[in-house]
Amino acid sequence: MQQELETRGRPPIFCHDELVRIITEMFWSDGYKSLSINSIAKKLGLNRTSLYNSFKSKENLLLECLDYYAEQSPTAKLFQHQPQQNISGLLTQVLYQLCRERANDPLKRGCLAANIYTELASDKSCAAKTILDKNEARKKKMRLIIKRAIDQQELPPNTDPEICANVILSFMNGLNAHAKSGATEQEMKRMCDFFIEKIGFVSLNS
Amino acid sequence: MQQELETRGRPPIFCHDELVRIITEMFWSDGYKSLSINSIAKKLGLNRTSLYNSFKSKENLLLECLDYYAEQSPTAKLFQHQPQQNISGLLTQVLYQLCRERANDPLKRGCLAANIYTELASDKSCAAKTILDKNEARKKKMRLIIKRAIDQQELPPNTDPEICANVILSFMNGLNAHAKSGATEQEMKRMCDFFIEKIGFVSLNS
DNA sequence: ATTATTTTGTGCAATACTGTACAAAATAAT
DNA sequence: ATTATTTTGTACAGTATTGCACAAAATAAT
Repeated sequence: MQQELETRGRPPIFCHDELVRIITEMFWSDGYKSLSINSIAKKLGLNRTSLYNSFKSKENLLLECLDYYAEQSPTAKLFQHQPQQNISGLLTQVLYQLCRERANDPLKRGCLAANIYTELASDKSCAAKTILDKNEARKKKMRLIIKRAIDQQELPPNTDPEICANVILSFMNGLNAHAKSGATEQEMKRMCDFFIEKIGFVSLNS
Repeated sequence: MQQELETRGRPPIFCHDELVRIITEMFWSDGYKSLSINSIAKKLGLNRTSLYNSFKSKENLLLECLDYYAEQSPTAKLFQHQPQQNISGLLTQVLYQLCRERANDPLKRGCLAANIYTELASDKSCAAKTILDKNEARKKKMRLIIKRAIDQQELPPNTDPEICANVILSFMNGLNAHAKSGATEQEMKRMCDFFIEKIGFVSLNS
């Protein structure tokens, strides 16, 4: 009685996760409805059936891509940060990272999640709900960060954490939109500088 | 030899401009690709051919809708304002109007132009270009307004008008996105209050 | 070698879309 | 009444889409 080392059956010609990464880029470029399973298969030199076999359906494929996107997205990475650093520094890092990634995207695609939500919100699709959930989680995280900033006296004690968090997130969404119309990294960074300064963070170690 | 009073031929069963208004709402709800000429005709009790006859093509129909939207949009109406009023008051008006319209839309559709641009930017469609142009004009207008605010000493003299204008427009775009996830009018207005206060307008007649 | 299992490839079904061709209907001008 | 003109309605062409059924191919376990 021997231990199974490899999966039985004909081995797939591709790596599932690698495929998710590549197709995420495609959805990012083309949107959901415009990108057919057929064209994905053609571009990757695969058979359409292989995709249906590996991913249950087109919507399921999108969901996997959205999960991957959320994991590796700039804000996600930086929100995990739990530094001793002051909050204004953290926020600057997040925003600068966003500027870099968005402005240096030659296709000016903006935010995948925002794009897909715009496209699918009216369908009440599963993907739209997923994005809303992730967005809510992001709001919650941002509120916590703002609260910490108030505690650390980087923001005035009378600041409403929820409103402040929403304003910052709205500005970030606006930055995404701005990038789509072709703004440069420098221009976007200057907008961030302006915003952070005006929002009135008091830097601790200055 | 008699003067023509009415157009010859079988009279159309609908009014072209009225149709534009109604179909604008449909594109706003459903997006471009999801809304077929067929379904428009069905909903309006028309024949598909009538639509092709009155509007050259589906894309042409969209362009007419975008023009109509731009004319009646909240920001367009208020940007035409040329009041003696101070700029912070004008800006508050614009933003509040945006909050009202966006939050009270039961379908939470956000901004039609932004939605369509998201959907069609990668196609390099005519509609996407049109939206970019209108957007550029809006930026220009906002820069002028900010310059006036600086002249009127409502903003510090060292303010960069372009950056400041971009930040405000980005925030507005962010508000649109925020509204799509279901924010209330009150919540959005409080965000605007926060933003306007922080941006540091000095009110003249206070 | 044989069997169980998994992926691949071909072909099909059902549906939907845009745009056009052409006849039928409805109206103004003659 | 007849004619010119415009809209309407029907039918069709051409294309694209998702998803499924089923046989062929490829591999691990026996």
